[in-house]
Amino acid sequence: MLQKILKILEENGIKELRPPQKKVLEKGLLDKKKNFLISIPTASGKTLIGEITLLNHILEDRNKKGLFIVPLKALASEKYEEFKKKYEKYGIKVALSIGDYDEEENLEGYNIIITTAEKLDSLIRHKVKWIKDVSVVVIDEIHLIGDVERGGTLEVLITKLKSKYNVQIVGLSATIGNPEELARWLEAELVVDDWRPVKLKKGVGYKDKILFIGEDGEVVEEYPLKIYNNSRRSELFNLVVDCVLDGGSVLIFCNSKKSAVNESRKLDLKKYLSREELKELKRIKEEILSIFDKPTEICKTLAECVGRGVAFHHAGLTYEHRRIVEGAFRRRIIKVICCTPTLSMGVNVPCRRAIVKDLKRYWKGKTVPIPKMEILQCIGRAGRPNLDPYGEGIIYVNERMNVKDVKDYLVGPVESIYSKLSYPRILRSHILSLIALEDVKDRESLENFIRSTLYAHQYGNISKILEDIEEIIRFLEFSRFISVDYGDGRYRVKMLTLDGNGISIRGDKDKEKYKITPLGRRISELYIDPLSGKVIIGELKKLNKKLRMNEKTGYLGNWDLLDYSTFYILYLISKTSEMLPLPWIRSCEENFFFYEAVRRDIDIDDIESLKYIKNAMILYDWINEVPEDELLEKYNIEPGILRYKVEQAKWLVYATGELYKILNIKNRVISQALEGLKIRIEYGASKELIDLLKIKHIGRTRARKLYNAGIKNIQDIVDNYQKVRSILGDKIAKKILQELMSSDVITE
DNA sequence: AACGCTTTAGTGTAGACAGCATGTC
DNA sequence: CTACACTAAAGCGTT
Repeated sequence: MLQKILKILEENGIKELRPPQKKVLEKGLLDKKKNFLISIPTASGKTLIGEITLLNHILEDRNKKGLFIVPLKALASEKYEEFKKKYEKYGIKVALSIGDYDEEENLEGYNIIITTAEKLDSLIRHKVKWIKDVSVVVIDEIHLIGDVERGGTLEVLITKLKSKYNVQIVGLSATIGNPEELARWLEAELVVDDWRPVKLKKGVGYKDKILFIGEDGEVVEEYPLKIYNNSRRSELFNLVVDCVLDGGSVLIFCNSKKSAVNESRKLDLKKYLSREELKELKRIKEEILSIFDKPTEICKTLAECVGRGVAFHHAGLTYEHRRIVEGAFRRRIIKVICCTPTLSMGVNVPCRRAIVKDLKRYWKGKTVPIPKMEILQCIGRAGRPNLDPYGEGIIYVNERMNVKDVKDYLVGPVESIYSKLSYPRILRSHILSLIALEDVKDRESLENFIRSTLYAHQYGNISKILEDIEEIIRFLEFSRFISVDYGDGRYRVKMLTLDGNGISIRGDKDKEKYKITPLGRRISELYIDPLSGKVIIGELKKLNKKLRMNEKTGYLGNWDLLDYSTFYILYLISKTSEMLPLPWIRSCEENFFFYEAVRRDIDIDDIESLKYIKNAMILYDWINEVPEDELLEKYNIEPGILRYKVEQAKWLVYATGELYKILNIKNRVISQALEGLKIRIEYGASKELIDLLKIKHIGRTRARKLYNAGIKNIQDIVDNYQKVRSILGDKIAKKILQELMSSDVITE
């Protein structure tokens, strides 16, 4: 088998395995019963180890499947393209299954499926049949199990894989402090190695010099920096120019979007660039400006910087922006990117010199030290294979910091990772899912499951988390997402009678049994936080009540009820945890949003409630065709954030619609509002275009063109076909007509 | 009055997974 | 939101 695999690799240009890869094979990677935890640096060939593992299973039995789990959708797409190119010619079928894209409705016939932890979890929740054919799961960046927001999902997923399915698990990890502990939990062979394809020099940067530091923390080289004149006096200017003049490229990691933009504005490399380079930069500049019809502020700023050979990169940029920047940087046209950690985790963007500018970051009301693991990930980006003799990872220090403290970031042990299973939002969702899948039926199976998690493995004592779970169970029960049998053989969807003090009377806790309700099942499948489910349901009922009340008293006055409901639904999805983080309210905006809330009869308790209103208004303007640049300026948000909000809203409106179907609310206005919203959010267009938007080949722009010409629906198109032709052109008009004929919409 | 330095008050804070069913400019 | 960095404006002294 090994020979067969090596031959395939060779045909794909891999002549020799790298030391860590050999090491893993020697330790028995091809033994399908053996789990592995492999902790080696980025870019040292981790992916290939995963590929070898997958090939090992699939080449032997084409009916088997291997999963490759990655943390980002962008990475999934990247790997998908790569694997497809490499392995499809051998008849191995590669599929991509991520949130917004599915290769096929049915993944039955595929061998390698590239997915995210959340998507796989969702697939399991939907009880896909092919799971039984999976014989190997490779988990990239498995150390993310220690991530507060997403680690819990990964942990539950791995626990399920370990206990319920008979698969080989291969975890690929960055350097962590406690690999042994993680390996023990995984029941995996541990392989740790620090081999890198390009040598990495670590150092501390001052104003005028770099101190390179050896593995023992001693200064091994003092590298003086030439002082280049720079009118804007960026502290990092010398550090940057020094590298660029030597044919290198630089990544500067910042702790905020603002500081990334600022740094990139301060740097001007124009006078160090050739005529050809400047010409190419100008072309890219134009490309950036043409993403929107009217460039937004951030586009202009980015374009301006790019003209000087520098770019910034953060979540405020749209994916198009980011791709342009990444591409130009890889092609060595853009010399410097000032970025937030987006780039440290994301796609492959190596550089010569990686500079870390900040060691602290704002988080939940405090400035906290950035974990060493993350700093090392940033620094690890240095060293482009075949381009750089070595990479340089540099922490920049200013007057307030002292070199000694900084050294600890570069040498010595890294933080250990710890289970974040107890993070309530994630836990809530998974407890519900476990009950839905009948993995947890009663107290005993619940405790058994928890005992097999990393949490239990690390903390031993699970009584603390069981207390949290107890609270979650009561919440799920109270929300009627599960029904409980207290030991008398009867499942109840309601808590037992309360005594005078409001404490429920029930039987022996240990005899409790749990069952999912239809509502709970749907929430689990929709993959929303049960708490969000409760909020959505509660608010839908409230809206229904308002509308009913209005029928009697007319207290909503002149409001168009459909429009009122539409806004209310946007408001209600703004209250869910999936919509976090909410936009910031500036003090000058407070009155505006408060007025808006009062006007719409929505209760305001605190500043948090105003954020819901702001979030809802952003979405409301979006669906009412407010031009993007105007909208962004009005609410002081960035294009990337708007896109993200719209994406979230799309999903949540769908979920709201699904929950509405299950609930026993029958309200024509609400149904209509929900139906309309699905389309309006997707296309960002107002309701009069909906009829047109439902037609294939007609989007926001074409619909608006037609509408303004008086063509408002399907019938109009048929009746005025010549006019449609003149507006949209012959080809498109023909397509549309064909579509209408075939889809049987017209009865003529 | 123009300039430059220091103090102070105000402001804003990283990223990105999940449903479902097909084709925007 | 238990901190912090950054910035614009204000304060103050000098030429």
